[in-house]
Amino acid sequence: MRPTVHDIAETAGVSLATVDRVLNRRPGVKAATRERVEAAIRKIGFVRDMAAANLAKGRTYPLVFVVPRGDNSFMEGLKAEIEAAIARAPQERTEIAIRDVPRFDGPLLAAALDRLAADPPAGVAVVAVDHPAVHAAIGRLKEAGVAIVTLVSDLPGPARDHFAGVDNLAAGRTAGSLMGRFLGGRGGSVAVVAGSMLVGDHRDRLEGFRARLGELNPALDILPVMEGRDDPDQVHALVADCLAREAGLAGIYSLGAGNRGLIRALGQRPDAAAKPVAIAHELTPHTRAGLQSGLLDAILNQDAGHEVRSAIRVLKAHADGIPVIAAQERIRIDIFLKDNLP
Amino acid sequence: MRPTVHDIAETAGVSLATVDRVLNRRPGVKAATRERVEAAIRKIGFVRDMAAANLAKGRTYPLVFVVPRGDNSFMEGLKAEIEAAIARAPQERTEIAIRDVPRFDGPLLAAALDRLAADPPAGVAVVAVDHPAVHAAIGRLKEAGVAIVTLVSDLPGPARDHFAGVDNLAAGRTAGSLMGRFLGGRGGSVAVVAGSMLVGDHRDRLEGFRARLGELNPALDILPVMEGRDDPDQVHALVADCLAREAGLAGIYSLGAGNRGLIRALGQRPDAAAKPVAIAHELTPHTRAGLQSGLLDAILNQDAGHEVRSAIRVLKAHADGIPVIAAQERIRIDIFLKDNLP
DNA sequence: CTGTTAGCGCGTTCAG
DNA sequence: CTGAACGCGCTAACAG
Repeated sequence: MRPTVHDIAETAGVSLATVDRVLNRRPGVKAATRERVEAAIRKIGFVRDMAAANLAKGRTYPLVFVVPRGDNSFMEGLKAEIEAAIARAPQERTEIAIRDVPRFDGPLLAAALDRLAADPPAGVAVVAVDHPAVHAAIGRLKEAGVAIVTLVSDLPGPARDHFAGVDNLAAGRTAGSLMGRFLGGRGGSVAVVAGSMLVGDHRDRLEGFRARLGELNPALDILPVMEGRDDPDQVHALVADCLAREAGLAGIYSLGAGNRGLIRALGQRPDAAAKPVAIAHELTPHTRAGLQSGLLDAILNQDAGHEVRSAIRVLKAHADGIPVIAAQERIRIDIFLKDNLP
Repeated sequence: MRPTVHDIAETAGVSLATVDRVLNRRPGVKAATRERVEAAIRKIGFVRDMAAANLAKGRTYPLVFVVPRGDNSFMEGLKAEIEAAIARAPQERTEIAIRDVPRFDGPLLAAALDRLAADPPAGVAVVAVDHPAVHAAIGRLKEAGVAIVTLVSDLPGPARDHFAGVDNLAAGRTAGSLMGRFLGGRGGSVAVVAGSMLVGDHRDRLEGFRARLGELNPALDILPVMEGRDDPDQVHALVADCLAREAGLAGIYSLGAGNRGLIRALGQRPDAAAKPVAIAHELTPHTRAGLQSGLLDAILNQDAGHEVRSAIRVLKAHADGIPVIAAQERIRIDIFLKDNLP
């Protein structure tokens, strides 16, 4: 049988209450007594049964997910995963709430975070926007003892406890490698469509892509980046125009959302034009169809379900001050071809 | 507050013991009473607190992992992940044991499984070998009420409850796609190294690879498969020989283990020979180094840690008769390039 | 067939 | 500063 608090009490020669005070770092124990108890804990190799502790405490973990109000398929998928987690909440002792905020708006996001401080939850997962106000608001929440995880979009710094998302610089490099390899020695130009250069993930992906593709195939002409605002119609217009203009377009990399527009434009390209190698991000119903039809050649993906489940595990663990399985919380850069679609 | 067994008892007008009998499908309850209790459960929306139940039962889940005695890096990694799970066992209420069996030997594996029946654990995870005796042994374990998960290597059929591993046909197709795309229009021959055509995973990978590469690039000459027995030295000899013999070798696909030998042979190839596009399976210290040095072009991987954790979750859930999060238990076919290595 | 009662391992009163 | 006693939600004897 595993050692219990009773065993600690016995070997340390104290009562259960004292053991409990030591375990929960509460005041009211003489230093000498505390030391005796800690020695006993180490000696018998006690590990606390969190399930029993939570039962006794009647504890639940109030968690809040702060996500951008947005229409793109990836964010919809993310929200669906949060809803799924809400459905599981009773068994996982969590109480999860979603807060919508306008997208790409630092001050409003910061205000939303500050509003949480009125009734601070155990943890907050937030799709971050890189803005000083957000930084500050996260710092304040942390001060209030709230565990913080950035989700999908990071905001590096000591304020947040963890980032549940992918390394976007590496993702861009991966896209660059695939583009370079798929093009073989072919020359020509390569177009890049981003959402907005104001968000860190997009900047990182672009940087990684340019660097790697330049290394691999210096002869290629990487065109100036087009900003489609993650909007299918804008992306469609930009890509259609580009296809018409650039006769020798060899490849196109879409590092943001709005890929519905990209796929539509690729499908409607003039018959004369050879299909460029096309690489996009995030597996959605649209990009999946594009991959299957051959209009897209590869999709880089981050698993939204994994990100949400990971954020919850990390927030709970952090609230309890216990470690996580690092490998389990690493979010992969998934590469999907037609052949390994889930 | 969530409804509890007391609430059920009250609304159904019965005692706790009766509620418990109904919840655990134990005999000794009149059909009418049972129906009343079930109605009450539905009415108040009761969901049982597994943590509390397990605490009361003092339940632990005895699990056994049956894995091939083997020296290759992948299996070593798998065992390391099982050891890690053993270290976590106390907090997860599991008691995990490892059983080593000779590799590629159906009858001995079956015998090992039969030995488990003497003291049947709650669940068994087994790296399966496709053999009638194994099928039968798994069936017997299942009869004894043991939950069964096949690990890494499947053995399809109704006997096992779940497969924690990748779709190897799709993995082979993915390798074929990458090979075809990386080769561009280039012609020449492509070599394939397998471990043994006796194991299902290797057969599936080969079949998928051949089919997909044939579709994509019918001009390529896919050479007869070489069997390296997953042994680095044998693989080295085979590949070195092939490199010397085949002047126009454009690509090489290693679908089994022993990749240390492959990498060594590639590194020692005659200066005249262009490096063939090389794709291998499983991320190990050796294949990682090969990818980083550029001798390998891509690695397909199955995450052993994920497989082990997933197997444990599924076995526990199955032992309790509760559902799992399907998406969480799908093992991905990871594609690693130099750029997205973890 | 059904009910009563005493715990599982831990946290929390409330007295000493 | 320390200890005894009770309860969290559920299960498991043991009675009836």
